[in-house]
Amino acid sequence: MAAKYSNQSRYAVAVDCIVFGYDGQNLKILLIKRALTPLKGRWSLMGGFVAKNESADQAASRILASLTGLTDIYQEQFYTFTNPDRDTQERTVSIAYFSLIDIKKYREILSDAYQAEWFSIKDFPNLIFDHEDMVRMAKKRLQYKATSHAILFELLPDKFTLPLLQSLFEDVFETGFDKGNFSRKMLSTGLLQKQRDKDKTGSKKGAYFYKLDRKNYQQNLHKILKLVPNPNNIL
Amino acid sequence: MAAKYSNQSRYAVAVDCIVFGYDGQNLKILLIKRALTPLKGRWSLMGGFVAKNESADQAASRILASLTGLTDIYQEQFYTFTNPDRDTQERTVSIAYFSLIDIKKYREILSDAYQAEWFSIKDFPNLIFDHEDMVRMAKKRLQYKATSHAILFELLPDKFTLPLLQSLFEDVFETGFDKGNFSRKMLSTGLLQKQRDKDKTGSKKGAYFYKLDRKNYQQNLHKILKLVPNPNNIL
DNA sequence: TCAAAAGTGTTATTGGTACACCCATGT
DNA sequence: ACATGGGTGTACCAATAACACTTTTGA
Repeated sequence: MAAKYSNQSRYAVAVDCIVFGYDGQNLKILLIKRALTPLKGRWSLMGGFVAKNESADQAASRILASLTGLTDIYQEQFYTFTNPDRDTQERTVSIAYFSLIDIKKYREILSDAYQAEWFSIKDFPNLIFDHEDMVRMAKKRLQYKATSHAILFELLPDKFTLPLLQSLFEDVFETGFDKGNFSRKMLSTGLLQKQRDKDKTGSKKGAYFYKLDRKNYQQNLHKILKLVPNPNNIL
Repeated sequence: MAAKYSNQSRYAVAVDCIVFGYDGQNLKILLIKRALTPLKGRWSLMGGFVAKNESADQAASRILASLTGLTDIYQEQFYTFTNPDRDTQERTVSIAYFSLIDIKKYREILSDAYQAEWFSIKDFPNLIFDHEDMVRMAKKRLQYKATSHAILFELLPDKFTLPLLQSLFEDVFETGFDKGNFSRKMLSTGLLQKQRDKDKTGSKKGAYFYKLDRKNYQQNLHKILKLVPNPNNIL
């Protein structure tokens, strides 16, 4: 390769992942105990450096896979943090991603190496560097995106009920929705396929399971819907 | 400062700016003739490296100011480009911003040093590296954001008419809008202050000037509006 | 039989769209 | 007087929100 740019600084380039999960009760994030100095042992986001031969997207996938064993996960770059002194060790630029995973697909197997743990988004330990800013911003982005795009399904198992979907929305937006309007709205997207069986754990009557119509879903992901009433009141 | 991270690569970190302007006819972008090797003399986006003591936001502002002489410009980080071979000279991560400026505020004075020129977004020369991808993505982001946020005003002079605002929207979204509905929609935002005087250049009757209610505007910038009919048909 | 949760129905209101119409004025 | 673009009025339709109602079934 030819000469390099002269008189320019070069910085470490990392990715950090905010991994969202949902357990049927609370929106959660996955945190690890940092393995690197400085601040070894402190809680932090899962992250790592971008290797020579990969893009940031690839690095984010690799890192997420090494933590959870999962591939093909919804992941989205949302902001790059560049404050000169954000990392106390040396100047590091961090490209932040958020991921949505079905918490039940998460295997404990690999996580032990990282001492990973799920925390409620409303109550998690202090994080290193600017990671708390990252979490705050990721949550805002998730809310913003989810008002108009059908992405929250990524947090649920293959089969889920409408009441479960609604509690997920309510937890993400920290508010309550009318169940009648909610179910009509969701069904009107045409993304849901009603199953024959019911989930009887939540009530005596039982709630029908639904599955995502995956094909339809992929085609409609970019579409702007209106999934949440009065977004300006709650965001 | 303590030790650095060992065994990690470090890359050049740059910002690139997509500068949008509107001249009353066409949505335009500002391009420069590259001053650096490699590819010196080829058309490119305005960009530069992030200096040791500044954030990417600061770098973007500095670079935009050095090109246009303008400060306090609407600017938004929208994506970070990290393909390993995107820069042929050496590995460089580029944090991309888009800016919206009133094209008439732009001074030619400083631009001469950069051989800057305005081009229609629909017809501009080939650009270096992945800069064409950047422009494409910036345009999409601009459209996406402008469907629900009142940011296009940043492209207009202090005083503007509703017909001018409408042509701007029509040019950004490459479609036509009903003038009655458009004007009602815009006025209903409460962001516009009607002036006493008219612009008589466009017609015999003349169209009233409006100004932005700046205070109201700053407060409402984050709000989700619906400024464009049937966004899914046009995006 | 009753409590609790799922699911359906009903209605008033809003807001969007299309399109017709009136207005002002320079030529 | 009339063509041209600016601006207003209106009627229909679809989407929304609020809330009442019915269904199912385990305890």
